[in-house]
Amino acid sequence: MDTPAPDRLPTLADVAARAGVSTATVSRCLNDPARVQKATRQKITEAVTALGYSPNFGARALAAKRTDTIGAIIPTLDNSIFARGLQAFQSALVDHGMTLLLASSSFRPDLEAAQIRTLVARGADGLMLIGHERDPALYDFLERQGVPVLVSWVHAPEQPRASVGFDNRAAMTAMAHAVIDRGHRRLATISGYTQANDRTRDRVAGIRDAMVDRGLNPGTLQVVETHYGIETGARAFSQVMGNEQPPTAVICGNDLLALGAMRQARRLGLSVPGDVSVTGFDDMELSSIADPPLATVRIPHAEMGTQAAGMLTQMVRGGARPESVALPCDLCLRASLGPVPG
Amino acid sequence: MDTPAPDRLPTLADVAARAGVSTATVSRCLNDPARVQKATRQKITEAVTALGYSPNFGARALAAKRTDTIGAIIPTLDNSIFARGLQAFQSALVDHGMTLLLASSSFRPDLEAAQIRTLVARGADGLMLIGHERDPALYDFLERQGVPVLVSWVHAPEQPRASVGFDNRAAMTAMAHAVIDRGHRRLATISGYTQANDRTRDRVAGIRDAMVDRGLNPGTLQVVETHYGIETGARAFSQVMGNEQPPTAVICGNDLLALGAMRQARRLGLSVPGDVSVTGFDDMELSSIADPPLATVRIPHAEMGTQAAGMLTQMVRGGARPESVALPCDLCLRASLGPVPG
DNA sequence: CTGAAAGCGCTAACAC
DNA sequence: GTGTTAGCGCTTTCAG
Repeated sequence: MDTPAPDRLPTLADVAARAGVSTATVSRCLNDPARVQKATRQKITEAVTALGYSPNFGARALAAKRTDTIGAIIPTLDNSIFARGLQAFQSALVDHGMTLLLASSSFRPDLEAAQIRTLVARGADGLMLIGHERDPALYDFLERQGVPVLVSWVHAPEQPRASVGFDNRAAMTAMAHAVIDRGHRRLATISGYTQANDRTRDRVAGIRDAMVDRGLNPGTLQVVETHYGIETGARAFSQVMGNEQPPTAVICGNDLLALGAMRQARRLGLSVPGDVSVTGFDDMELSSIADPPLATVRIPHAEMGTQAAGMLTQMVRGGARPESVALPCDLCLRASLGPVPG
Repeated sequence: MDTPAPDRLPTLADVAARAGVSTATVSRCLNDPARVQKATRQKITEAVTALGYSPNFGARALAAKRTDTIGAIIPTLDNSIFARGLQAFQSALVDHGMTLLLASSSFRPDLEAAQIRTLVARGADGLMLIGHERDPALYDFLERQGVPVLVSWVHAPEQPRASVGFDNRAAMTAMAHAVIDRGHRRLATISGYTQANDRTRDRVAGIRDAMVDRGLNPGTLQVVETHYGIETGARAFSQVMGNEQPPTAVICGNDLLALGAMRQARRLGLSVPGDVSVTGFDDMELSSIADPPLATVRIPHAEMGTQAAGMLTQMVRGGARPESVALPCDLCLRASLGPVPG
């Protein structure tokens, strides 16, 4: 019945031969079943199953000039900061028939640049990147290669590229308002590094905005920059609390930093929020069960990932140039933020 | 100076023409620079830069019959359980010149099967999967396609496929020994679903092993299965504590479940470990700063990811069939595990 | 609705 | 060390 299996994978031609049609018809049937007659379709389906046919990716990509693959480069997967949005991004991509190529940059612009080139060389039809700030040569490269880019984690409609994200600055301003309105005047922030990072910079700027709004001198804001992490947050907390005029509230640029700060407060014998208030940014799953529960800003991870997948799919398929999308953040005011002591 | 840019991306032929060499030489130079003379190499490099050449992925894949891409399918990125190992896996892949294609299964075998086929259709040279248990037809498919598989998160040398992971059963036995040796006799476990999941099943079996070792009746182990999560862990905890003979120690199959259990204990007014001990499995970054710090089993995420990347690269490049690798787990005995009350 | 055939851009023999 | 060239397997006009 079967032709004795040759020592190679079945090709379109094998399927065509077995189904008694041309390769063109098989190709159509596989890519858009509606374009072939039902009877033909059945014969082809039978042949595909019988032969265990699976299309050759390289050949398809070469002929079709697309891979149905989207690349994403995120700073790290080591904590849940970017992983959650990525989960939504990936599953939405699957829903759109796309596959995810993933790379990480470890927050290093040079590595990110290399990854961008790698993903393009690996056939990514489009790219999802975090934040706008990078060497313009990279954007030129992507434009020449015809690879559309969507930026996430920021909302910056003034930028020439589409983005889907939230207003880091405004979100942090809202949190800082909440802090100041509880009587705090001496403020510190533990921020992620602000170099080559528009998100962290915007968050610090957002605190200063709030201080100005409330008649405080933004020059008095104590700023410590460090890597995102629990340990680093703990060390930074010790540092700011060791100052001559220690803050009564420490506004952290991220939940990990804030959780580290709270742990360190406990070690130093300081009560949160009795002696010092601490706030975060992100609303990680565990922040609400911290002790005390962490006041933070909820980032719309899932929504951001889902929308990014949809927009990017549209961009690579339809050549669309969608408008930037702004997503709302929620203020989660929990017990780690209290009134100023005394 | 330049030929007026045609309305298409430069190809190998363009580079060859500009450099005054053949396409074969350019190809060699790009893939193995040592195989062309230095002078030739320089001319080619210059042409590549001037033209802004970037290789066409489909053509390369078609001709070379490989993509230098590895696929991975993990249950979810929504929490850090699998994300941390993936980070190590991805960066080690990059070090080996490979790129990561990522999919997720949401713990659903049917979705995982679909993803396996998708990743193969998208050109994955090899696949990293979590756990051994899946439809044998999938393994047949992969074998026919010549796509090697490496299984992670388990150590099961009796299986026909290579794996890199740890002995879930033995690791859990070690933890259960520690629990029993603190006087606990009434034990409960909150486990992930054990259907189609060799890891969760092994962990429960490990507890029973320990009970037998210490002369307890393994039939008395109270078992609740649920999804991994804080909320689900909390609910499961309420459930086991509502039994006639509530346990004095709740051994959780995962840190998220354990953190949820501890939160629920607080809500129920139970002291941990005063009234009931709780243990986890994973050692998430936040488990050590929980209150009380969570006793747990440390999984070698990074080592597992790094080794998996190396082994898979070897498998797809050299056709090697490496030995399974067993990695050690560490017992982290922290304050959430205390002596039996009374 | 289906078939014939021309490439897509690169790699890897093989020859020099 | 370098050039020539024959495919790789699929998609896509263009005819019929």
